[in-house]
This record gives sequence, C-alpha cells and structure tokens, in this order.
Amino acid sequence: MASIGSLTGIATTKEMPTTRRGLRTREALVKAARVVFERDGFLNARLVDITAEATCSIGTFYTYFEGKEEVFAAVIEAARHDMLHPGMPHVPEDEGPAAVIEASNRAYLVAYKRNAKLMKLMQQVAMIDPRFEEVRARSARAFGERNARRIKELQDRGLADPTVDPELAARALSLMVSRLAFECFALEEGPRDLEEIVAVCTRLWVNGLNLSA
Amino acid sequence: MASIGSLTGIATTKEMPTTRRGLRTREALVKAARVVFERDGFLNARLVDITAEATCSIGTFYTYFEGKEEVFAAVIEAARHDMLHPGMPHVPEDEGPAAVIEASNRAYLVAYKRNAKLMKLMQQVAMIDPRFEEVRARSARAFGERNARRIKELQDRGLADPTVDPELAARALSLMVSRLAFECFALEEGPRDLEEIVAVCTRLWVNGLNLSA
Amino acid sequence: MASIGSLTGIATTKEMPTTRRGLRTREALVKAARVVFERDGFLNARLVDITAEATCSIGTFYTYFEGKEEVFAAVIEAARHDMLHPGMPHVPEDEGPAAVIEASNRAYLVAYKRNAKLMKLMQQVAMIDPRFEEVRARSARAFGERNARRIKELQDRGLADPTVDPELAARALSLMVSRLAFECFALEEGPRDLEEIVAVCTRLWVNGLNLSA
Amino acid sequence: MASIGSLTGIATTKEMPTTRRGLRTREALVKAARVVFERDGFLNARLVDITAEATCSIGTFYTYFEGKEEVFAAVIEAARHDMLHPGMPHVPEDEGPAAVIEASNRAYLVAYKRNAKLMKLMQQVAMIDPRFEEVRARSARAFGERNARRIKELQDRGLADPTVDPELAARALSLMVSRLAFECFALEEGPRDLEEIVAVCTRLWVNGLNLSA
DNA sequence: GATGAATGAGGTTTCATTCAT
DNA sequence: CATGAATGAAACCTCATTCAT
Repeated sequence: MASIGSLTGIATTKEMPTTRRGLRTREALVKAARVVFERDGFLNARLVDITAEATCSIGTFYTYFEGKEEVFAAVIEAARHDMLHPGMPHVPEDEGPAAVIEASNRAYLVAYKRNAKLMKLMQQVAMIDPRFEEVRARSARAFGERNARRIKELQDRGLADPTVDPELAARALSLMVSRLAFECFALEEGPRDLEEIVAVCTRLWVNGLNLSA
Repeated sequence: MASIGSLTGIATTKEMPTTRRGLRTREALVKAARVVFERDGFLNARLVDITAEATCSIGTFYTYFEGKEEVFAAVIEAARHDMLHPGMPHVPEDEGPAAVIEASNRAYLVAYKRNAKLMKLMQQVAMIDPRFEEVRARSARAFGERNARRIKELQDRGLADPTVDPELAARALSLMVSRLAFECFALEEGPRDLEEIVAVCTRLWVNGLNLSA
Repeated sequence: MASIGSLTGIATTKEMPTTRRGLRTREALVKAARVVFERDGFLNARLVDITAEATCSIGTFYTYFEGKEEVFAAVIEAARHDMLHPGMPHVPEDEGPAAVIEASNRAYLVAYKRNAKLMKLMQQVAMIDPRFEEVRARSARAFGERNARRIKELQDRGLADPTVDPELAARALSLMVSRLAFECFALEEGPRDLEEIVAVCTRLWVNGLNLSA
Repeated sequence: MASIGSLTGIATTKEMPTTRRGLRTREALVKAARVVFERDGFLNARLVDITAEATCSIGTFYTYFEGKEEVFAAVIEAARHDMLHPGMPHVPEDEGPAAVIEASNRAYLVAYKRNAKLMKLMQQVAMIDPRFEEVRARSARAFGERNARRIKELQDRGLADPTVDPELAARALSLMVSRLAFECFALEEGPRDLEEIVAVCTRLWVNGLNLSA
C-alpha cells in the first residue's frame, strides 16, 4: 500500500514501520492525534498532548512523523476510506435521475455528518497550509468532475436543462451541498436533521437542472 | 461614532484617537495591517511587519489596538461599507424576479471579487478565532434571511415552488453563490469571468425555485 | 563604522542598536559571550549562560544576535583591533632586517599571548564552521602576504637567499610562528617564556632566509 | 593484541570480537565511520549514518563501541600504521644530513597527503575533545623529540648552528612542516604540489640550522 | 503621542543510548 | 550476535506585550 505522503501529496521522509510493534505505535499516534486535533483544533494541539494521549514519548512521535503537519496528513489519510467511498452501495439507477441524485447526496451527507469534526478541522488546516488546501481542492475537484459528467450525460439524454454549463453548474451545486453540510454539521449552525437537508439539496439539484422536464 | 468593537463584536478598550495626528496614524496602521495580512496571512503576519509597513513603532501600535485580533477587526470594519452596501443602486424591480436575483448576485459577486483577498483572510481567521466565525456567521445569516424573505414573498405570490423550505433553500442558494465566489475569486480556482458565474448562479436560483412558472 | 558582519563576512540581519541603552546591552552581551566561550568552549557554551552572565533575558540576546555564531563573530570582531594592529610602534628599520623581523615576531607573539584563549577558541570554531575557517584563513593570508612582500624585497636587495620561493617560504615561516604561539600559549604545551620563543623564531627566520649574508 | 583503547588512550570496555562474523562487522563499522566522518565531519556525523553506511543496526554499533568517540579512536587507530611508519625505508644516511631531512620531510608529507581528510578530522576532534588533543600532542611530541635528537647530534658533530635550542627549534620546524601540510593538503589552501613543499621545507630546515656550514 | 529595548513562557526538535525481542 | 523501537534531556528560538524614556 502506498505511503500516506504519496496520497495526500504531503512530503514525508519517515518510512512506515516494519515491525508489528512499530505499526501499533504509529497507529496509536494517529488515533491520538485525531482525538487531540478534534478537541483542540490544529493550532492549539501540542505534540505533548498527542503523545500523552498515545501514552508514548515525544521522541517516539518523531520516529514516525516529521511534525504536526505530517500526523495531520496521516489522520486525514486514515479517514479517506470513509469519506471517499461514501457508501453509495446500491444506487437505484432505474428509479430515475432524481433518485440517483438523492441517493448520492444522502451518502455524501451521511459520511460528512459522521466525520463532521474532522471536516471542520480539514477546513481549518486548508486555510492555514496551502498543501492541505491543495488536498482539499483535489478532493472537491474529483467530486465536482464526477457530477459534471453526470449532468452532461443527462443533458445529452435530453433530461436536463441544456443551457447550463455542466462544469460550472456541477461545481456550484456540489459546493452548495458540501458547504451546507459544513455549516450544519461542522459548525452546527442551522438544522441538523439529515433528511431535511437531503430534501432541499435534492430539490434544488433537480429543479436547478430542470430534471422534471 | 461607535467603536469598531461594537460592530464586529470584538471587545476593545482602546478609544478612537481625538487628534488629527492620532487619526492619521491609526489609519496608516489599519491600511498597513490589510497589506500585511493579505500578503502573509493572519497567522504569519507579525506586529513588527505591520508597524514597519506603517512606518511607526510597535509601541504606537499598542496605543490604538489591543493586539492582532483588534487590528484585524478594524481592517474588516473598514471594508464593511464596500461589502455591506454592495451597490444594488437601481434594482429593476419591474423587470421581474429573475432580473432582481441576477442584479443581486452580480452586485454580491462584484463586491466579492474586489475584496477577494480580504474575504479569503476573513475565512482563514473565522476558522481560527470563534469571535470572527461569529462575525462571519452573522453576516451570512443576514444575507440568508434577506433572501429567505424574498423567496417567501415569491412563494406567496405564487411565483416560486411552494414545496421548498424558504429558509433552508435561501441558505443553500446563498452558500452556493458565496462559496463559488470564494473558490473562483479568493482561491483563484476555476473561471474568473464574472458574468459566467453570474449566469450560472442566476439560472440555478431561477430554476431551483421554479421561477419560470 | 561598518557592521561586524561586513568585516568578518558572517551574514547578519540584525542591525546595530541606535540608542545608548541598546549599545550598552549589546556590549554587555559580547563581553559576557567572550567570558563564557573562553570558559566553556564554543560548543558547550549555552545561550542561557551568556545571557545570565550579561544579566539579561534570552529574548534580549535575540534582539542583537541571530544565534551563537553571530555573537562569536562579534566577539572576534571586538578583539580584532588588538590582534590586527599588534603594536609594532617603533620598528627599528635602520637596525637591519633581523631587528625588523624580531620586532615583528615579538609584536605578534605578545598580542597572541594576551589573547591566547580567544585564539584557541577561534581555532576550535574554525574547525567546526567553514565561515570562520574562511575568516581565519583570510587573516593568515594577509599576514603571509605581508611577509612574502618583505622577503621579496630582501631578495631584491641581495640580502636574502634568492633560491627560496618568497610566497611559500613566507607562508611556512608565518605558520611556524603562529603555530608555535598556538601550542605554547593557547594549549600551554611547552615553554611559555616569550623571549625564548621570539629568539628561536627570529633565528630560524634569519637563518632560513640566509639574512646573515 | 592490545585493545585500541590502550594505544590511543581512549578508555574502552568493549572487547574485540572473537568470532569471524563479529570481526567483519566491526571492521565494516570502522570503515563506514571513516567514510561518514570524512564526509560530514565529526560533529555532524550521526551514529545512524554510520550504521546505515555499514548496513547494520544501531544496536550492533553498541555491541562494538561505547559511542562516537570510541569509533573515532578506532578509525584513527586503523590509520596509525600508515601514518606512524611513513615509509622512510632506505634513508640515504651517507648522502649527508640534508638528504636525510629531505627524505624525512617527503615521507611525512606523502603520508599526510594520503590521509589528508583524516588529518583534518583529527585536528577538528582534537579541538573538541581533550582526550584526542592529548593523542595528537603525543604524536607531535614524538615527532618533535626525534627531530630534536637529530639536531642535537648534528650540533655535537659541529654540523649545525650551536646557538639554537635543539628542542624548541625541532618543535618549531616540525610544526612548520605539519602545519603547511595541513593547510595545503587538508584545507586545500595553497599549492598542492608535493615536491614544491618538500623543497621549501627542506631549504628552511637546512638554512635554519645552518647545515651548509 | 511616539519610541523600541526588554521580557520569558512555551513550543519544537534532535539524537545518543537502552533493552526487550 | 543482531535488531530497531522507545526514550527524554537539553537546547533552541519566537514574538506578543510591557514600560521607561
């Protein structure tokens, strides 16, 4: 499996531990880091707190990570699976495009809600460190491009408003969903009821693209 | 005139200077602070850099501000006029709701583009300091509420899809616009052509609310 | 007067203090640094010890110096006058070249003995930090070149062995004197009687160049 | 065979390995240490670098050495043969004292040039660690004493200037040669042509002691 | 009002050394 | 004999803030 560095693009010189013991320690540090980061924020989190949480010494920390940024990268990396493959297990393709959009939005929002604190953290760090902004942007781009392709396809099939630019519309609607998720779940401003948010998002997607036509 | 503190909600003990010289110095510091913040970001900006830019001493800084947060509040405050009254001079009320929305979006996006760096900065600080997050949230809420009232009105007049929740839809659509503005103008990701963005936003608003009906 | 940096070639960003108080503090730090360096050596000297000796805080140290290397440069710089102009007040030019050489050697050795600890320190640091090696080399080169010119002149006047290469001979004899000074005064190995050393050095110079001719 | 410790005077508790495998590992470490020391200097050399170069683990290092100083002692020890017996195979005793001095100087300088990097390293460490300064001093003393005996002999036979103190003159001239070697070969300042240096050194010895008489 | 020297808490980072496997 | 994860003391350095001039 590729090292964390290669996936998030955050440079790393430290290699993955080879022994079972090393792996266990590294894992404990990543877990502890997530706890401390979510509790104190990236800036307030101190290495001592992380190592205390992982019940190891500062020196051990530096055996596995170059510094705060690198553990953070590892934390993000560890949460990728959960966020990247947001379920979408059995998309009801035959129930029409609206159903697909709804399922997709729900999957995204469910995953977002589950990792709300981490997403907030990611936003914070992205605003501080350009390398993480790049990670965030890449992730968002991937999401946007997938949606752009979908919209294009619907337009080609005559099911969606052909006057909207697929790329930009996908971007705008994706941002709408992700930002609403951010405010509702990460900032805890506004309704926290998932279904309510799914409903609005889906309606605005469907209406926005004129899918009813 | 009310102190900055009262407007942004950031506590201040420092009074506004009474002499002309004092006012000039304070102004120079706010201007310098904006330059340095926009150039280095909030975290990297050091008070020495700001006073150097303003060609005055550190001591002088503390004559007017309590610290970094307070100058930042002053910088934001100084930019409020430009952002709060985003033109909207002659809204063509009689050309129909779509025209109003378009004008409103354009006004917002024009102002955003003009203050892009500051908006990015505001985002950064909001993620760091809860007091500024509150400022940001209040601002967004005001924008959202205004839009919610409009939507409700359109629904009442039978011009908009009555099935969408006006508050949440307003919030979602407002976030869509502001976030797209942020990415395009502040992060400089994606198209920087204003009209293109105005067009998409307006179309998605109009379609989304089924205003064509 | 030129800053330390420009003379020793050690880069400095810190400017010289402008106020009297600042000058006094900086001076105290340089003096304290010399004491601590001579007592503990460059490597063992800690910044805390220096600031303690100067009765000021660590922060104050960093107001004037970038780090250990920079104070050391300042210490060396402060001692330059004493070493560079090693007296040589009334060189008895008319008593013949041997007398000139003796006076020159004596002046050098007297200055060396007076600054023996610092010279030892300089040797240590030169072996550790290439920038100081460069300073040392430049100093030695200047000394050697002056002697080379003298030898050449004596050769031209038919007073010195014409078969020796003036540059290399000057270098060799200069090194002989400086190294003997180093071992006797800095390392305190061998005789510490100045006149004895002056006598041997002078005789080896005079014989070596065949000045008796 | 006596342990390294007894020769360099550096205390050691580690015994020499008894097995063939152990000897091979130890040898690899000494070789690797020389490479790393010559490349990075004593201070910058880290034990990890040495063990990496020797392709073994840190733990293994401690099987054979107490620490950095001890491997360094072993490195020096391994190079002793080359430096201590600097050839001088068939000194042409009957060609006169000048020829002996020339042969002796050449032998020394050839050996020095071959081990220039190590000699530089030795100088560095001697300035840092008094135990190695002692090793260096002992070595220099031996060289000086041998030369002092020679000079005395020449004086007794009426072949050398009787007015120079044999001990101090020998010391001075020996330092001249060794220091010139250091600067030319270790620091690479000045001519690197061996014969040129041999010529000057020999002439200054011969002239300096008035051997022509 | 303006100045800038002085402060020092508090974080980060390194690497020789140990020791259980 | 070989391994390499774990340790933690010890030093560095920053910069917001104070205050005497």
